[in-house]
Amino acid sequence: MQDGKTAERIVDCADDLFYRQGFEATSFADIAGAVGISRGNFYYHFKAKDDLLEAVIARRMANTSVMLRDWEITGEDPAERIRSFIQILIRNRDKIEQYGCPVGSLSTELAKLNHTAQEEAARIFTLFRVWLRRQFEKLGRASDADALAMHLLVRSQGVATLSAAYRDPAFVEREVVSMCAWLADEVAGGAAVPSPTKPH
Amino acid sequence: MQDGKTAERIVDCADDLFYRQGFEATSFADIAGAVGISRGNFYYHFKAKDDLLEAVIARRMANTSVMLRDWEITGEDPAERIRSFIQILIRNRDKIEQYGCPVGSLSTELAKLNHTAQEEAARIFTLFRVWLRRQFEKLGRASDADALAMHLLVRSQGVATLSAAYRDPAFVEREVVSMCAWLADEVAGGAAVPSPTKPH
DNA sequence: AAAGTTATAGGACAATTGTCCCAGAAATGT
DNA sequence: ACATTTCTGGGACAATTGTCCTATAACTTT
Repeated sequence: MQDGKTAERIVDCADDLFYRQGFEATSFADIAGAVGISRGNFYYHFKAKDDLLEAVIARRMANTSVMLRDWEITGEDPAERIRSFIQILIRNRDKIEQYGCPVGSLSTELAKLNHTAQEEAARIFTLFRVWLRRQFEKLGRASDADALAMHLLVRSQGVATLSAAYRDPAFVEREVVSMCAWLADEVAGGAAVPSPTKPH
Repeated sequence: MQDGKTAERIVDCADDLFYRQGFEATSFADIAGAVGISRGNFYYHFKAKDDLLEAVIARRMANTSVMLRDWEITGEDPAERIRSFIQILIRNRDKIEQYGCPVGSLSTELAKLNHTAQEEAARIFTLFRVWLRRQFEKLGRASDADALAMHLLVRSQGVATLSAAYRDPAFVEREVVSMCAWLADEVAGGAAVPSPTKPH
């Protein structure tokens, strides 16, 4: 059972192709070609395309968890950790400009397809959401931590979408600066905002 | 040449299906079935799928223009007009929850497919962008009108994506309230803020 | 070296894809 | 009533889709 090598390579390539081309638009032939194996061999490792999709989502979940844990360790304080999140937009700028956000675009595509894995894909958002929430709690914003976390998710998703639409590198830069400024204001502000953004 | 009837019905159905299923995931058979014509007949009206896509985009552009002109007429003042924009999220809440934003999701899909019509699709964003910019200019925010317009586009795109991911009706409501509150702040603020976008 | 397990390539499969062609029907103009 | 244009349905086309099957190659374990 050490097909780990091949199975892993398949998931690797599928992950990349699903991001760059979309799930539906990526065929087994595409993946097989990228991995360098025959199309038939495929079904030894994954008996259906949906199984492969689930493996890809699981892989993204794992990768995301590792990344968040990394930020937790590297970041000196919560505000700096949150900035790590904001700056994915810069780090992955080129790819986002070409293909949008991997989490958002997959989630939206699966929603359209009425695919059962849609909820699974949305859990990657939740990983970020919970992590961000905890950072805001540590900043003394326990009462509206979730709203603040969602605000950042909303803005990064919007930036990703519009970045892919306009392909304007300067735009992402400006938005990141603006988000960091917002963060500084919020942190400085201290008390919870009266504004309605205050769920659970 | 009064195939206008059929051709229009085709574009109508294609528009709807491209939104609900995605461009790539929608086949001619799907559209033909929805319209109630034969698959073969199709090529009399549109000689290729890409032609149909362009017609759909043109239709969306036209519809958007009409809508914006309508808001221009109906809205008493710029702030109220901008609120009309924000509240599309409420008006189309159910559809957005199921399929995301039609503009954003199409643009992202076409970006992934490296489709030539991607730029065309992005022009729908520009329609909103220019319109919003003009409203902010009328509010005396000429210096950062574009940044404010983009801020609203970013947030509504993000809300649409996360709404489709979580399918939480209350979330959209909260975000709309928050965006309106931001607008009131900006309007009340008067002078241009140092950091272009400063929600809160 | 033999036996057994695991992995791979290649091809077959029905179904569906976008595209094209053509015989007529329907409408239009004379 | 006739001729011409405009439209439509049905089917054929090659290519591609996801899926499945089988013979064999590549390993392990004896």
